Amino acid sequence: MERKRFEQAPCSIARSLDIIGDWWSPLIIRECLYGTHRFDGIQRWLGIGRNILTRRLTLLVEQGVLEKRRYQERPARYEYHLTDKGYDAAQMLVAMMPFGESWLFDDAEPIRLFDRRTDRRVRPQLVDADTGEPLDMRQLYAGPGPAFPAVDDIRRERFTEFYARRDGRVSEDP
Amino acid sequence: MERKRFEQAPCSIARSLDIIGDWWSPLIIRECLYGTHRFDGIQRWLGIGRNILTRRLTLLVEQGVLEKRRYQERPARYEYHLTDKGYDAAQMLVAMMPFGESWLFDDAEPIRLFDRRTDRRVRPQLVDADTGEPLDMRQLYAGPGPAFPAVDDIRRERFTEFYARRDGRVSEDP
DNA sequence: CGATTTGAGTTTCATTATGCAACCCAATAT
DNA sequence: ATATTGGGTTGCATAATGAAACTCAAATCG
Repeated sequence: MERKRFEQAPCSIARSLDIIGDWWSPLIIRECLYGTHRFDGIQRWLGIGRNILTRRLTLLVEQGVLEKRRYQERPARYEYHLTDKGYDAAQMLVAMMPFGESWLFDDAEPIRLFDRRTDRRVRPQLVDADTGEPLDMRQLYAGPGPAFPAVDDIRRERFTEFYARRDGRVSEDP
Repeated sequence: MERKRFEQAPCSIARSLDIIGDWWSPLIIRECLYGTHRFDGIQRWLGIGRNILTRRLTLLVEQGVLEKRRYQERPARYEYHLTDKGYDAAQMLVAMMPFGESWLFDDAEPIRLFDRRTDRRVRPQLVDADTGEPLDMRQLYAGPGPAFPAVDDIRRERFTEFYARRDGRVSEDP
């Protein structure tokens, strides 16, 4: 069956997964971020099947993450470049780097990021924008925001449940 | 064919995608983060097929992201909880929220995060750990780190190419 | 001048994975 | 006695994936 899409979900994570919720799209975005812009280059670096790459590129262009530029006429040749949206999407990828370095490599990073103009090392970190403190996931809870489905919506039930514990009981697990 | 895995890739992003590189795993992690810990709860909130959920839960437990706890004997009942690794993985999801809010909703967020003890709003943001400045993706470039395949490795070719422009020419695109 | 290479894809085909619905089983609640 | 809850399995049709081969136009090599 067709992959399930989340463009209607009241959740930024779910909707983002419509764009980067597979294993190739993020890597294609990575390639564009790192400087590979052409079909063959991306294909070789990633080892992705050419048919799959075609599909993904088309999708990413449709979603406004990549822009297809003709860099040569006769024969027509193209490059794929990140759009503004694409650069923002790339932030989600960069946010994966600390996790990978902590848990998926033995104590050393495979890639380092640098600043183009200062050449200083850049270390991505997720913080609270207001306090600047690193986020502690155990300390968070979620609540509905302005765009959460209205109370008188069909999803009222889910909405109210939202405040309760979600497994359908009033639990007090840590 | 079987989905391609990246556990050997010299890239934190690629390896992370072995864990969250599909549309369901991140959402399952989200549910555990938000407080749903049981099979049925997760299944209903996500609308995921029960067979798929079984597979994903098994995988996430194998990967050490979730821990399966028996919370009742006779009949045996289980809960899935985030491990330390799981909480770190959740950071990657939270990093998707700013993107979703900026690009996938019309000017209002569906979900807000709060701090458990202060109840103050928390806004995730990706910054440079050293300077505290928000990351500008256009300003970044990547280079090999300590765990990048050695120069005398088979992948030497790729390594040296790394410094050059990646489309196989010396380009000077913006 | 013919042959190969480059860039950007299509096409074909065998395997998997996904989504959906139905089914199972133990114990408890009605 | 029947229904519900919790946690799964099983079976099936359809889609997506990976691998490899094939196009096609222009440029380049020998």
